[in-house]
Amino acid sequence: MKQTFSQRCYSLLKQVPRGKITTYKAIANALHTKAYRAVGNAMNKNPFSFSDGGNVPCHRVIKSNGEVGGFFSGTAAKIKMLKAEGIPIKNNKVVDFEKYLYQF
DNA sequence: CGGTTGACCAAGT
DNA sequence: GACTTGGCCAACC
Repeated sequence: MKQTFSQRCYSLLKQVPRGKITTYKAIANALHTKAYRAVGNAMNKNPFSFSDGGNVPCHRVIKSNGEVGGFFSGTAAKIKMLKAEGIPIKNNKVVDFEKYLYQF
């Protein structure tokens, strides 16, 4: 079945285990494209969520500069969840996010 | 099919 | 270090 670019993003996201994170850029790179924005755009209109049966951890996606980025329920909620997964965050930025990055 | 949008990125000011 | 500009690409109207 052919999927849209967005669907592919979700599939990759599902591969990210708990306690790990990824960046918009990393996803785009994994898809061999430079559509960083399209990835974020896909999440923004995401038909799924981590609460859905798809278990898409949208909250584990952050920006390339280590900043948390946005979230449909607010950045604060996103940070809260990441912390709950064991990822330290400081001033809206992930501490040593590189070592929490999931390599596809 | 052209124009707008966006949970972005990198470089310049 | 904070703000602006240009660029990039898919989805939506």
